[in-house]
Amino acid sequence: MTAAPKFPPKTSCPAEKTLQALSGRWKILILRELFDGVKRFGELQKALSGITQKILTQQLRELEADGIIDRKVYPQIPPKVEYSLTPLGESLQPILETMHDWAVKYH
Amino acid sequence: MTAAPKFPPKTSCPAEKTLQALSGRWKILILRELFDGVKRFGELQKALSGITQKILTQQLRELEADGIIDRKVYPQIPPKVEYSLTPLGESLQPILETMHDWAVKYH
DNA sequence: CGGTATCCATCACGATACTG
DNA sequence: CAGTATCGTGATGGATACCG
Repeated sequence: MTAAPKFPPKTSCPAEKTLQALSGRWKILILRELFDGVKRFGELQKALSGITQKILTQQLRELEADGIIDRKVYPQIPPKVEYSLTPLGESLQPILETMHDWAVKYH
Repeated sequence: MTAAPKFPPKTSCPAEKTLQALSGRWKILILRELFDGVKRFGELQKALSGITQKILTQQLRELEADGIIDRKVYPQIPPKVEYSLTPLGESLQPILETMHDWAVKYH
């Protein structure tokens, strides 16, 4: 489990919650893929060249736990799993755009 | 050396630059203090109850390297150092507000 | 196909002590 | 006052192998 809180200073700051939700080596890239539409696990792995199954699973699970993405399993052989943004996840788009613009503006 | 870049996937995404600039256990809290106005090192340390000198220095140096804050040294005894936001740093305020609102909206 | 289970490397963060 | 120098630790990411 290692269920230790990840970002627990004494001062609780809401903005940090958002930062934490996006913090992860691949999360923004994953979200960028999903802004494009529903994607299967394999599609994501192919798009995110270099990511391993373990890490992709891990990052997806965290996004799911934060209510940002949705995981739909089709119980069939071979398995099929689709990932999509929740409304909450879609509401991140303007934030990511702003962050994008900020980074671009001065580089 | 181990001078490996910290966040360098194959896919370069500007939004990640912004995320990286804000990533750090105390950075958002430091920025919140500085939105309030110019602060001395000791004032920041007092406000950020629990932070050590080493970590505060470290986080401040990173923010400075990213062009977000300004460090002004008064060459006197005892030393006096003031930290303030650069224009770039101030331009982060709307982003942090948006992140704040996002976190608050659904919690 | 879409995962787990292990094992391992790295780095951010921190406790503590010392200094110009 | 505002740092630097050491040493240590746990969370995070990754390489690899196996599974329903």
